[in-house]
Amino acid sequence: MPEPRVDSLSLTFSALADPTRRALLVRLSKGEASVTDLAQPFMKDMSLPAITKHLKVLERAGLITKSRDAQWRPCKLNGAPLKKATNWMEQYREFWEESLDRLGEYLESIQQQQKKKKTKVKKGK
Amino acid sequence: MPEPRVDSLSLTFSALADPTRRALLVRLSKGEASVTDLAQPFMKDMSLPAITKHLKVLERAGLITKSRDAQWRPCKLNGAPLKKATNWMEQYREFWEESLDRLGEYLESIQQQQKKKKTKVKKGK
DNA sequence: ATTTTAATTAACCTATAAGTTAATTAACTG
DNA sequence: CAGTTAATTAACTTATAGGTTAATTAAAAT
Repeated sequence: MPEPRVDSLSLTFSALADPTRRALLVRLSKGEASVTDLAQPFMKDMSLPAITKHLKVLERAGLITKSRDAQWRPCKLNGAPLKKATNWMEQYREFWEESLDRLGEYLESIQQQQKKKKTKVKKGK
Repeated sequence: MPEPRVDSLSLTFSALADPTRRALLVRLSKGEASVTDLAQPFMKDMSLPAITKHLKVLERAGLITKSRDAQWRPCKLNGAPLKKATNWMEQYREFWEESLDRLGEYLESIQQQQKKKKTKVKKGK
């Protein structure tokens, strides 16, 4: 096998960086579907070959697999790459929780101020 | 504000879809750093303007913020968009856990077979 | 006032992403 | 076998991503 020219995380994230492809994955999370099934909600916006291409991107990223059933190509979601992507993000959990902490602290400080006002000022406004 | 032409999830995922940018985020998770600090490990591979551009992409995605300190632009990681991205992925958790289940089942079935062999075959080989 | 340091902007190049229409392949159906 | 359905491939267009070098801005240091 020739070394892939882009790493798998990059493949995963760039596959996810398109709303049509994310919608296709959402649809596939409800169950297997053929290409025309998948394309149906998008046919107002784009052609069938466009969907074929999007599915190829998802397939190359390992996010779906295609099988064959007569002239249909049933597609199936594969969660494994999403697990890897989530694992990568986990290393930043503290950073988004930290900001929630800051929000918490802020809210507390607000409450403190409110208390001070209530005790200091005899008659409100 | 003019409506952004791409949704924020797409911005986040496409910002993450580049190994240089992911490395910049990893570096920033260790603490704030200026542009040249951040660029230093990459100067063998690319120019400073290239890093400036990568930082712009991260900034547009809300993954970092830049402040000013004399002629330096200290950059700081912002986890919020990663939280949103992780939340989106959560809806697929069952799909990657399911595959682990399948692996579990497979391993069990292998063990079953091993047991059968051990009891059935009197002499190995 | 001049020079150095930090960073960005401008102008440009090349590859590729995302779409199109038209043609093709492959399997089923009458 | 002729026709239909499902999907892909081919050929092409346009926009953008990611890089370059050279020029520019802005603050600090000499």
